Amino acid sequence: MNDLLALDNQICFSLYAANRAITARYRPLLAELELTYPQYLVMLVLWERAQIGHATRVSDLGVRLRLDSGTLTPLLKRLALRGLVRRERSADDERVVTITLTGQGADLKKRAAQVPQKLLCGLDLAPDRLLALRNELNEVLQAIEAQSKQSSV
Amino acid sequence: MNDLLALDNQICFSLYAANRAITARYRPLLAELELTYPQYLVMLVLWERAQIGHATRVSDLGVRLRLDSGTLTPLLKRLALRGLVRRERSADDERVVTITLTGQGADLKKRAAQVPQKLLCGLDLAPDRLLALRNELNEVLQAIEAQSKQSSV
DNA sequence: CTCAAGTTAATTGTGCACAACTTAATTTTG
DNA sequence: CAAAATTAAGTTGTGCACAATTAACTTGAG
Repeated sequence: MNDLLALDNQICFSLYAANRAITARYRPLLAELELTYPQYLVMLVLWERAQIGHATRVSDLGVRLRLDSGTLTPLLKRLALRGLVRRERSADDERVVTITLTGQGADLKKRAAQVPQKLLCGLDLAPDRLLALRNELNEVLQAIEAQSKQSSV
Repeated sequence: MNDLLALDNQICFSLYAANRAITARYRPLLAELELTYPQYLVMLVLWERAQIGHATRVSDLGVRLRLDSGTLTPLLKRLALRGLVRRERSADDERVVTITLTGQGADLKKRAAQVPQKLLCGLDLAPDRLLALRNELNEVLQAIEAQSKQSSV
């Protein structure tokens, strides 16, 4: 027996399986908006930033969502094709591409507002436990990112 | 402000980001074994089952890892190509494909045994907190799967 | 026994993730 | 200022995930 191998399996597999299970739960709800889960996350960031009047660059989305341009560029092209966002090269720095919500993209927020309740409804989990879980996950994320930063110095 | 939308973002995004961060942490360790993370999970199941003398079918892996044949078939073909497993159609039921470890596949377990310690080393997180997190995640997974079962009846 | 219903993998197609590389623009520095 | 370094996004290729479909086989009701 190799307890560590088994324990490790459990922790990281739990994260992997829980993540996919939650995402699967989102899928039918987001399908009504014709969004995938990563597209939904991008829209959440854009809706958030539109409130405070920020222009959003591809790299801003990358920092917030921990995704690189290889993932974001094709995703944003699909959102643009659907008329939810505009992709424009910045005038002051031609390397930068700015992402802006279209009217249609901004409007979608109203329908998306229904998603969270629908997701939690029927799920037998107390809100405060989810909050505690979120805090734990964020601390794990921070610990990992701290380690990455350290090893890269 | 839409607190629920923001809160929901945080919880599910935390899961999504933490999962990818952990997987990224595994990547260089598993690269030494020339395994991806999902391939590593499959090997863990096979190593576990080999101990107790079980034949493993594709669908067994699917149940354990919550993955379907669309994911497993090409993954298993790659493992077979590397000589780590054998894929054989069962004689009694020609629909069934049995997965067996080769000698090389079984041997890889020795090297993989180093992975868990290496992953945790340098990570500033107490083992009991990870254990608590694992339990929380498993309960979330159970709650979601219970809901799915219910809605499909 | 027969055929409809169910089971098991495989296939096909879409959309992430991410590594490695490229291109172009900009900044730093000798 | 010009060469070198850096930065931002895009491109290419591999490997998951998963929906939808297909094919092969098994089983069970009539």
